[in-house]
Amino acid sequence: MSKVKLDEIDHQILDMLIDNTRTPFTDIAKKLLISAGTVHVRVKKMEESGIIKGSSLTLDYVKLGYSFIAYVGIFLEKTHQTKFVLERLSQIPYVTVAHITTGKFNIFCKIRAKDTTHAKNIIFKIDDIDGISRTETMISLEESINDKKRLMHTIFNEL
Amino acid sequence: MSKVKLDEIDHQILDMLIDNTRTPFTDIAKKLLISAGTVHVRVKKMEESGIIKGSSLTLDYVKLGYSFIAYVGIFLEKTHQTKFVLERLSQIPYVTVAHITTGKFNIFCKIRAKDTTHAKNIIFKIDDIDGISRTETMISLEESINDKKRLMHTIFNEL
DNA sequence: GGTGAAACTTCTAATAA
DNA sequence: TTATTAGAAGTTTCACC
Repeated sequence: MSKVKLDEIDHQILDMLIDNTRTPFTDIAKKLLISAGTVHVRVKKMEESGIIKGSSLTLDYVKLGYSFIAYVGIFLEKTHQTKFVLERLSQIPYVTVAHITTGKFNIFCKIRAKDTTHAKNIIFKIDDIDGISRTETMISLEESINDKKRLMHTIFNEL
Repeated sequence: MSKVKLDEIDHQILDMLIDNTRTPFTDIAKKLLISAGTVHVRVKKMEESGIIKGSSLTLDYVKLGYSFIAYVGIFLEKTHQTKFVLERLSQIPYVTVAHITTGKFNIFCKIRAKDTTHAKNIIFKIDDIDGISRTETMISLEESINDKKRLMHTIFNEL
């Protein structure tokens, strides 16, 4: 769980792979003036140490028919029900993110749905979970920023 | 921007690549009993049509020293300031997501920070943006669910 | 649309430095 | 740790279904 030491080379490798996981190691090697074998070894190490947890495609959800996003704040009857409620939430695939939070809500989650009708069904399903006293929904009218890469590039240039 | 038609083969290709973007096309071909060339052509088409927007690594933020997550609800003085405020937010790399929302807040964003001190600085910077009257912060104590892949697998099995 | 094979590129592991 | 190298593996194109 602790922090892992990465040097400048590692950062630059990640910086290139962040934008395109299929960037050939030979290209990375050329740019960083090291051998492809070294890139390979370093990537493998970062995978083993858990820094690199995996890779994923960025898909266009709208084109897949899922254009609805909402955030749902959850109020629990008792906080000791948190674990149970989270387990139930994780059984709903349309709940893509959930956090235990301080502040207004006890749990805070994000849902992706096809449309308002679909979203309504999902929210009703959430409302039905035992231990939840009330929910508050914020509907996204527009996802204006969604950019983890910007943060990553910032982190990798912090050295 | 409209929906794109994908057949069962496309879905299965995406379903495999979602979990590992470096899954060899030869492996996918073997599993789906088609040729590697076909996989290649189909992936290329999905890239061209915009269904596949890109690929990215999933990194362990905690190991990178960024263990703090908070959601910040923003109240604007006037809604016509939305665009300006979003532009300012997008200049802060620690703001990784922002939505225009209905409900309690006008804008809703997510921040990633190193620690509470760092987060405080970011939130102060947000508070300072012209047009923002007030913000409300929810600190994540634990990110319990973060799983787009589950949704994707559900979508790809809907046919 | 798809295939299969050829040509080309990349990966990977072993060896050596 | 890193570089080199060579064989294995993967990608990509294209003539032909």
